[in-house]
Amino acid sequence: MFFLKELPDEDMIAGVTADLPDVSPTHILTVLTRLRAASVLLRNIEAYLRRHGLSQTQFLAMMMIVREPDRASLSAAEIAARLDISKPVLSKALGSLADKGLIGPATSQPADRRQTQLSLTPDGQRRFDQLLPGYFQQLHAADM
Amino acid sequence: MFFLKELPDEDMIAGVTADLPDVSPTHILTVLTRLRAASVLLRNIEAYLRRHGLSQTQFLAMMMIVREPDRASLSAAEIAARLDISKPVLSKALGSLADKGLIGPATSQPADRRQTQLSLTPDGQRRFDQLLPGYFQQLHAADM
DNA sequence: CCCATATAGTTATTATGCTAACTAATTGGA
DNA sequence: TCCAATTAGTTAGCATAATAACTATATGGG
Repeated sequence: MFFLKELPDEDMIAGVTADLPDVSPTHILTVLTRLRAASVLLRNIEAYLRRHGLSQTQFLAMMMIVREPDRASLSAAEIAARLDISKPVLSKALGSLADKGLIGPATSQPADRRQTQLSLTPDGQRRFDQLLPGYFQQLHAADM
Repeated sequence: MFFLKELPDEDMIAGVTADLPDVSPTHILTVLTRLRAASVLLRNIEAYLRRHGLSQTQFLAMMMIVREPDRASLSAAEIAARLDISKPVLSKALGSLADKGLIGPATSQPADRRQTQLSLTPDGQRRFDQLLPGYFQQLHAADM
């Protein structure tokens, strides 16, 4: 997250980057502005999901299962490949979702006993469906 | 941070937001694209600073002191007002910087004994000056 | 003057991220 | 066939974020 409240002005950037000829202060300021807007949006999304008892990672993990076109379940490794987070973080997030009863093992399991196919429970699907419109509203209302 | 590797396509967004008439799929996709680019950039910046032994918050706290036009020191409360982080997080970040010898109490202290004016040590100023060009390079090279 | 209130900063607790190292199961090449 | 290497997932330990609650100091209205 990018916490800087007041961005530097172009003159300040120009002063600092005077010996970096290929760095354009105007471009830097654009990037900083978007970085700040993205961080504020992410905080809003996290707060929205938190109010409903989920972290963003938990929500996105559910989304990956829901989004899969021709299947109703995914393994942890498949979810990890679609998200960009480390294995232990995903492991904890999935454990949390299972504790809440929002995901569970799918009815049909693969032969490979290292992995478990995971699907949303009816409760999980309901919760996800409830949260999705608000999630898109947050994205829609973002100042970017 | 926003971890989704593959963004949904517009049709998928349109399907989900069909009953949200004011939400434009094109706009949502733009926001998601920028959110993802911002997250990748933030990870790169954090990795860059981490390689040099600082967190982003520690680096930005130093920047706030350096950036102050007419003074060489700030109190923790003044730094907190310029960054957008909670007091305990700032407290720990400043403690870390002091442990590393990069900041220290300023020579002149205010009468109010609750607060301490903090300034960069010569070592801290040198470290900051070394890191700043690379920091702007990261911003410059960002895909946004 | 003095106590209620506000402000500066720290400590305690919780959640989430990371890397490294671990166990268990599978696979593949000599 | 069998053991080395790979893959799935978890555990351990650390850093950083948050909120709530704490101590210490300062301020201001009666």
